[in-house]
Amino acid sequence: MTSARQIRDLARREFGHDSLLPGQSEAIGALANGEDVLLVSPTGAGKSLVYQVGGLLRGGCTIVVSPLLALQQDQVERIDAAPGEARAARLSSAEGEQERRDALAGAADGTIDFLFLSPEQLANAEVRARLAELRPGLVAVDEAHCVSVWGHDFRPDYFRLGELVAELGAQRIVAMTATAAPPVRDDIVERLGMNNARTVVTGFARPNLRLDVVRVESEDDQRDAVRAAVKDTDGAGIVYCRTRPAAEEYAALLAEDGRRTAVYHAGLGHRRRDEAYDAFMAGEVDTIVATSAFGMGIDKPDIRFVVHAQVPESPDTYYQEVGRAGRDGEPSVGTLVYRPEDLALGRFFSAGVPRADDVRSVVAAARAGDREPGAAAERTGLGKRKAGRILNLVRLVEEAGAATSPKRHTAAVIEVAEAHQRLERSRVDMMRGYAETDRCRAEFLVGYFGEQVDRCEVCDNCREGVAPETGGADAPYPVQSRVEHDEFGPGVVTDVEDDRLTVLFDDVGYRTLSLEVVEAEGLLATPEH
DNA sequence: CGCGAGACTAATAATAGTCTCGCGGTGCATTATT
Repeated sequence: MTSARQIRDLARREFGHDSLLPGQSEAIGALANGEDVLLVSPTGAGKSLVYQVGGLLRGGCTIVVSPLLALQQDQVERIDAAPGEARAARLSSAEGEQERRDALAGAADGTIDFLFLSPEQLANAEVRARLAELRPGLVAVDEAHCVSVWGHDFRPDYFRLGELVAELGAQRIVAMTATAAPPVRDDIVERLGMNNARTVVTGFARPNLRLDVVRVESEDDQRDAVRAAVKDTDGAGIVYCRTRPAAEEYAALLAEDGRRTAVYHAGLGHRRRDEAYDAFMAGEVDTIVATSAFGMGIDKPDIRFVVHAQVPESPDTYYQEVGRAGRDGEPSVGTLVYRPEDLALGRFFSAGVPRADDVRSVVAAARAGDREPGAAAERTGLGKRKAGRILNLVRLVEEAGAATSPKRHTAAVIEVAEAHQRLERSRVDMMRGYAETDRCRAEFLVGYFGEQVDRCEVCDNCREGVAPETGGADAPYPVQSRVEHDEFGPGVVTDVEDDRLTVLFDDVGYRTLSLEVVEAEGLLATPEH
């Protein structure tokens, strides 16, 4: 057993941390004692320390999988700058031939303790073989929600990260993320093949964050509402837009209003993006107008406001983006400017179900041995990306043992794609629920993640006195109570309104049910009944 | 799904209405040119 004291000493000596938060010591202790860990903890709460101390305790080189080259670089620099002896290196396409050789040699001879790379590097069989020889004591997956969110139609190597990691023969896995609702947590654990993972969740409540929703009908009102929301605030902030042109437009508009603004989206090229990021971090720019490209790894503590000019596609994304405000604990505002039509974009972005003909041909290709996107694309005449996505589903179905015949295989792939689309669309519905609820916004949002907080008393609904009291023990289905549905199985109530309630079902995700129908047909049972 | 651009339509002059089409987010790695 590793004692709490050993952990504390190592954290201080190697990384200069004088104290540990409860979640940190629990997670590190679990890793040291041979458990896999899923850590759900806000940015800035020291997730890195968990894999750092945990990795040193487990010994050997720790492999850290991280989605962005910039994040990897950042972590390498921090480890190298820490007071201890630990050293880190990055293995990516940005390193030259010699640097790559040095990094792998260093990892092998013990001079490199932490090696950072992307899932795409891990998809390279040669890299994988070299890493497996290291017998890594720990594999850490940072920003682990990507495992669940990406991979279906974007960065497909995220989809098979579990099998890639398995080939490394690592003794333990730690997955870390700031934001993961229960279905996402389950997905991460399953996709990464984690064993009896201990889940450590800390701090979903953000009491210093005031949540507001401004509902608008026309585009003109929408523009005015965004300008007003920004005008009312001091300090640094982010304005999130769903499209690049919208980001450009709002940046120009807010600049006219006298804000020092910068635009940030993936169409800009790395140089301009870096300039915008640096200016924002240095305080030369106080309002950054961005698409979802801006955010992961942003660790600016004094962001005072996050305005969403357009509603995002899920509460998962919304919580992540709005949560970038007020990391320093000072009062901050999150304003969602809500025009229902904008939800359509969320539905569009949710991955479509592939055509049966295409699935059939990819299934045939896979069964004939073409199991890589390039080969399958060539045989079927489909695009590499489309073929890759279907191949992922083909594998998934095989793992589930449903690939008994080509016909059954094809049908199962389509079923899986449809189920995934249903889940994504249920998230869009939940985002609508957040925007339209009368309940305390914080209560709703935190409830979505399966946690519970008291009414915030500062959001628009609480201020206006429309937020109903949370259903007490006398309510038929109080928030957070466990229920059992005839068709959907067991779940937890996450939201109750006058005429409907929302339940997070263990198997089928979020469902909003009509109270009237539920009562009339006796669909829901509570354990006491 | 919803929006805007541009083509088409109905009509015989210029323009208002209708229709179709394309577009919309995240980044790794790799490769061909400056």
